[in-house]
Amino acid sequence: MPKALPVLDTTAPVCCAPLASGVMAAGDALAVALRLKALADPVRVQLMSILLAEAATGVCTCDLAPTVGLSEATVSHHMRVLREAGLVEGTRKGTNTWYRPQPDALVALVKVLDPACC
Amino acid sequence: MPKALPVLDTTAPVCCAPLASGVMAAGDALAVALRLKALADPVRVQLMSILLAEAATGVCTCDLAPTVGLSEATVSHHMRVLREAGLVEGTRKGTNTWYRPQPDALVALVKVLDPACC
DNA sequence: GGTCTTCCTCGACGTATGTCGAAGGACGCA
DNA sequence: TGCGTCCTTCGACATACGTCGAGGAAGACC
Repeated sequence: MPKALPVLDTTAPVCCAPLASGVMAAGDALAVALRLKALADPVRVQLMSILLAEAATGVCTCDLAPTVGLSEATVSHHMRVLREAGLVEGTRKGTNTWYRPQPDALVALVKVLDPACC
Repeated sequence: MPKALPVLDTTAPVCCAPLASGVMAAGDALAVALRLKALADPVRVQLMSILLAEAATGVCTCDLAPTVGLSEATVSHHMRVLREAGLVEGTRKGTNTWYRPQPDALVALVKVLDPACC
């Protein structure tokens, strides 16, 4: 980790040649790794699955915190990580914040990783 | 991170219902997150792309270290992480260790993530 | 046997990350 | 205007992670 601090726009879906199509440039590898890092936590994996399951209605923080058994502050932190990775979108409605998944970003990430398809 | 230390067999391809098929159990989420964590580093992403590009011949550590610009000790550490995640396989041949990618593990991971396919 | 190469492991270091409680908005409602 | 709810941000703490140099194993080669 003692490496240059990456200042990248991670909200857009990752976009570069697939992993298996040749040796990846360091910059592209960083972009992919930043998205993966956003998902590389059991809590965030679970949060994503909840959001995908409830994609139609959206979910608010107050529902998420009890479900994963963590404080609201911690859930808020995780949601921010997912939001900054472009994997979810949060909109404030009244006092509540409603989160929705962004499947496009997930699909883009999958496409880069998949050695078989594409 | 101050959470129970997971002692799981991560060498086998991840295997559970896809992310989008419903709320994921904490255990499954942990299994997925452990595999993702193995890939959630720019160096390891690059290493995987190198291995996939040279899958036919295999690559030894002495080639990898200069390519990514890190010490052999560090590369060895990263390869161990990838090996423990089941993403690569290393076999010793004489003084050299030859690494090969395990695309099956990658495909299994992709299948869990992909909200579209499956 | 002695030496060289290749690789892994160990110990140490600085940084990043996950977690919480407490404090600070932003909004709805009376 | 004041109060309550929901959410985020802040500060602090413990742990995990990435990196390296140094020190070994396991073979190849003389």
